[in-house]
Amino acid sequence: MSDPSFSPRRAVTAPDKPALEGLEQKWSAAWDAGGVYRFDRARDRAAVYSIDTPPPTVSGSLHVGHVFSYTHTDAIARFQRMRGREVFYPMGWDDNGLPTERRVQNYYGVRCDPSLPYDPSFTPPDPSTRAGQGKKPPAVPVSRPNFIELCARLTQEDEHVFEDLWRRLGLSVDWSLTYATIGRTAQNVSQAAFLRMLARGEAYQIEAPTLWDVDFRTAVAQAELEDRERPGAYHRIKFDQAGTPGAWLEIDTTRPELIPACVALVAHPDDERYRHLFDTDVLTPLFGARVPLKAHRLADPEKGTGVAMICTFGDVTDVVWWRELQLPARAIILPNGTFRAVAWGSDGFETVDVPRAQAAYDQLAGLSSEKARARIVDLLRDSGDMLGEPRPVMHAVKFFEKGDRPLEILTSRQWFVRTMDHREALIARGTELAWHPPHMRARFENWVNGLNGDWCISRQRFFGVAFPVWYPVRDDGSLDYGRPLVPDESRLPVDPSTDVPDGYRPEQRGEPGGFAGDPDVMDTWATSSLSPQITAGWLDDPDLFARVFPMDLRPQAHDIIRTWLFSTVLRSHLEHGALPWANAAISGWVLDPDRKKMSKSKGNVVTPMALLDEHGSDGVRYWAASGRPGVDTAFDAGQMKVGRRLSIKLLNAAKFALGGSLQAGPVTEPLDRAFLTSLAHLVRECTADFEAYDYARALQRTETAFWQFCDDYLELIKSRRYGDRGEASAASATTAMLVALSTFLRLFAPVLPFVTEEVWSWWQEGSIHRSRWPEPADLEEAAGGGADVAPLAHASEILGEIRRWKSLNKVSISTPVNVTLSFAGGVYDALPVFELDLRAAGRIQDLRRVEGGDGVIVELVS
RNA sequence: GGGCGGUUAGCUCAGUUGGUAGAGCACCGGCUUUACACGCCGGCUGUCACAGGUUCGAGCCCUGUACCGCCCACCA
Repeated sequence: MSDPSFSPRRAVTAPDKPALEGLEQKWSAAWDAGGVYRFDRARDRAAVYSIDTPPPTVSGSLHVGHVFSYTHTDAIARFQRMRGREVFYPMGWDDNGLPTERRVQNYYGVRCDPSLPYDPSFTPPDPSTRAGQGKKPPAVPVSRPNFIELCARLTQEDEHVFEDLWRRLGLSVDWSLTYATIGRTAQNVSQAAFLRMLARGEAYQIEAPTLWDVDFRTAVAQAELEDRERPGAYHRIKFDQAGTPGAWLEIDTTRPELIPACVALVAHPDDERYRHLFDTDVLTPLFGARVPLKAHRLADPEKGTGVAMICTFGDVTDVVWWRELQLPARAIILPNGTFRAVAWGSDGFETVDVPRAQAAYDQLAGLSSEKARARIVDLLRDSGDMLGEPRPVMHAVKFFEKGDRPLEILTSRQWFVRTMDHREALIARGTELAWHPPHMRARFENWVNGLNGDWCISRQRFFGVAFPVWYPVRDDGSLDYGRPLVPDESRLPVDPSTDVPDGYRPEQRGEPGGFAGDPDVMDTWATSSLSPQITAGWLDDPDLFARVFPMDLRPQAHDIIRTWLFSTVLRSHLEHGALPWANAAISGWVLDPDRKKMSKSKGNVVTPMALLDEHGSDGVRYWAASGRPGVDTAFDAGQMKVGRRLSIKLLNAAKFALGGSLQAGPVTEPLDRAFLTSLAHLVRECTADFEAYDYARALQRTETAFWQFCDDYLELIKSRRYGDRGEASAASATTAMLVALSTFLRLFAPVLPFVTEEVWSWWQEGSIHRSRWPEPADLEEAAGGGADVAPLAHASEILGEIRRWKSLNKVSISTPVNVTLSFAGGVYDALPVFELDLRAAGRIQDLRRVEGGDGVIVELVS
């Protein structure tokens, strides 16, 4: 026989009362000790299957959705490993960026104050004494290096918790291949890739209007935006026409507080109401600033009065108008979201009544947008410049996805990566990539086509990868941004706030003729977009890189196609001129019973560890693997119970198959041959399913077939197997049963790693997870050549009729009966093949047949 | 407003060249059957969202509509 695992490789050790309890601990320890999932880097690229594992955010908590999607990836990994591929399956931790900063602030009760010096003896407040005190004490200010130390400390603790869960769930990752997005390798790769983009002109720095979060005080990218419905109000405002007393224009605005930042009004070029006034001036209310009425196609005559106010900057359309109409800027909002102090009349803008403007503005200075709005409404009401009362409206407002207040648009100096130039090429990359399921590609294309600017990658934060750049300080103390000083790649990673550029001395920091470090850090996606390069040893391990890159699989959820998937494709395209992986497997979300996404805020999150305790890892994995690729799936504890029962069934069926005499012999009985032939078909189909990334379909097929194996086939051969019809026919049954057990175990192994390993260990050497995936040819060979599978179906059908009769007549299944068959020819032709097995399984005393008709007549033995 | 997905049994979902509607769960009834009562056998359950069209034949193909979900855009 070609497949050695068809027969016992060791003394059989099935326990009397097999159980699932404790299998997770037992086998995860054994796998670790045996290095079952250790990557063998001696294998060449064609033999390797490499996975670009998503690094979960360690500052959050793992939830059911993680368990769901990581199980899918693990099932694929295990399948590929059994197919003979050497699986490169690392695990990463996303500990970089804002979520970690926020968690550290809350956990330790600190806030980062970059102006403070490092305190080597600093110890953070004990979190346990902070909990449950009711009122929170004020946050303790700490230096940036101290703050980063705390980030590193807390994320390490979090990572251990995560790793424990993953091991318990049975992920077959190689735990020697972990990475962290703030780790040294990630910093090295991020900085080197940045310097190379800079050298190629793909990264550039510019002072320009940027989306800005006033709480985090940082720039954010388009990909990090989300809309939220917020109450607002339209305010109808009068703008007097300069030089035409008593004439005015009216505008509607939801942001009247930006009137002091108004630099023009705008209407559509074809709007007959305003055509004659284009390029004449109006005066802003309260402030009397002289601003022009301009024409622009983006002004919508249908909206409001048809005239809009252009401010610095109310929304992204303001930016377009400002740029295309070449208007001046009049920035009034500070990075912290408050109105800055402005000396009217001294800023180059013409104002008719400076003292009045100053008096009005002084009431706004220092306020937030929200408070300034309330205040200016009072002023406008008093001055008569607001017509009627504000009209409330619900409208979508742009927020940073992690932020609490609406975004502002501020002018600041930021680093960008060119994306707009590469849109067509990226769309083409998208078509090269094999998407599972295929329709997810549309989301990628949608996003690329909707991009409206280059990718802003700099953040004014602390816990992230620094830009490896310094700037010369001019004699007047200003920075020469046009001539950045960059380190040699061999120096990376560098921290420009402590390291010194080549050719300078530390004491020249900040001095005229000296240098200053770039204070910003990279956006977290600027690092995680390099996850394939980070794990594959791009810079420091070319041998490994050649064996695993480009990778085979990127698994991820659909909500981060616009961020992680997009940016990874972009970086690989720019750096390697190739896709970073061949396949993208996109998982869906886990929905709660109300069909909403599971989320913490809704209080419907079940902790994963509790689920694993209750249902067993295999039970939970079964539920996860029954969710089809890319399909949002309802959380269903019932499915986990089903998975648990299936696992128990496997234990018991194996105990039966391995119990009693294991006197093997050639498979000669036609029913046995038919069953093994049907198994060959099953294996063929499951293999194709897994190769198409459809673990769910493979599982479903295997489960159905396994159930038929237990309930029909085993029942049919039971008596023969006990030796009732002699040794040779018993040996045929025994062999077929062992072949089937070996096959089912391996088909289930990717989804149910613990119970299959347990059963495997009863009679096989080595781990099932390093065993060979079953081959249809081996099964056909074991069957003595492909056999007709029809007799199996006939026998099951007739047995079912007998069971139905016994059930309806409420007699025991072991009650002896007489049976009369009336079938067409085909069944009778096959009857000799299974008659004896059928008689035994149905407890048939007298079996008659009549011609014609279609059915089974059952009678009690009189 | 644009795009994508969905709508099948009380619930969760299969249904892949168009050929008599399926599974599990739940519910009800029965059965100690030398693997398993953490089991087994059986029963009940459907205008396949709606309206047209193509076809001998449509859950499946085409057109349109409704509703649900997601992504994006708009945000005066």
